[in-house]
Amino acid sequence: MADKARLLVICGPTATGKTSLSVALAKQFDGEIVCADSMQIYKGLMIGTAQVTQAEMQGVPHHLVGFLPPDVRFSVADYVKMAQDAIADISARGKLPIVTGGTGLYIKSLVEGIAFTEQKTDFTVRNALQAQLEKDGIAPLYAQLLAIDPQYGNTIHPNNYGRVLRALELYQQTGNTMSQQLAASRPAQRPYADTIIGLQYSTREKLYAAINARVDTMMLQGLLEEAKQVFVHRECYHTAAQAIGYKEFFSYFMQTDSLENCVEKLKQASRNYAKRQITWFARMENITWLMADEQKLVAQAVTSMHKTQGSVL
RNA sequence: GGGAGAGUUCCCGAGUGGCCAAUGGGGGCAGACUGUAAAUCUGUUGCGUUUCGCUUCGAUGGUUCGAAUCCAUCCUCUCCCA
Repeated sequence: MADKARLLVICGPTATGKTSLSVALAKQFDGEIVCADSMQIYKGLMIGTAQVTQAEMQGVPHHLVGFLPPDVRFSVADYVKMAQDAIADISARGKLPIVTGGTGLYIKSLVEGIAFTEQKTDFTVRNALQAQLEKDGIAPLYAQLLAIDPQYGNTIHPNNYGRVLRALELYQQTGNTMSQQLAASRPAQRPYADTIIGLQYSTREKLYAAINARVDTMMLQGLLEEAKQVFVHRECYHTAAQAIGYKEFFSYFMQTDSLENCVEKLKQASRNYAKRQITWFARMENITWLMADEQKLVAQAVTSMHKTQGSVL
């Protein structure tokens, strides 16, 4: 326990001010920030993913932000590995690592120290399964999953073909079932002495209003131009093409919908996304929730930091 | 002024005598989540004392054993001709 590295995590739904709080706390505790956002890691998606700007950084070092070419595929496993390295580096230099972001899967996997398998995705296996899905539908594939791993198969819905395929893919590639992988990947204890702060608004209405306002701001900052670039390259962007803030404009660029409608779709998609984030974080344990719309937010965060980390600071 | 059509649950929209509290989609709310995760998927959505009862399909009245569905009148809206 004594040799566990300190770690501060700031999570919560989009548009709650995670970025500015993280910078304030980094200055307070001599920290450096590690991004935990599946889209902000990409280059060229500055406005739409609300990446930190140089000005917002205020001299605080940031890691894993805008470093990846958008045509590169990325995964949780890649993320956890890179984040662990960044955290180790920051800790070694005596600084406090502050993980900030809204991607629940990434944060959970990092904080709980999930051990992913060594194997990289084998696209011959994945493509074969994909072809089978398109040919025969999901039913035979789901039946196959139930046969090899009924325990896991029963926990997922047959319609969720993404997960059905991945479970089969894992089995074909490694010989292990998803149930076995789930059990094997969970370490005995958490790898870090972590403090997790979650940001939320006091009401859902305020959250949604903040999201809508932020989309309007993004438009003024030139989101449309950025989206145009993504649109042009959409064929070679994989993970990045899924980001909210770009695909919503595709119909505008193809002249099948008005700009106004696309902006509304974007706001809508962002609100729906925020709800999914809330669901995710609500399930994570050990989160100290702070209200984004309250005063003295930084002071509250500092207090909860001292409470959990105590004399270490 | 004349003609045609439309008003359905939060929104769009199906339903054209009983199987209708009313298909479907959106939104809302809730949930799942281990290599696509800003992705993918699920449940729920009139009210209640919930194997049943009550109130709903622009309004009022009528026909009928029975109406969102048929008839009359009225209100509102859209389109066409003037």
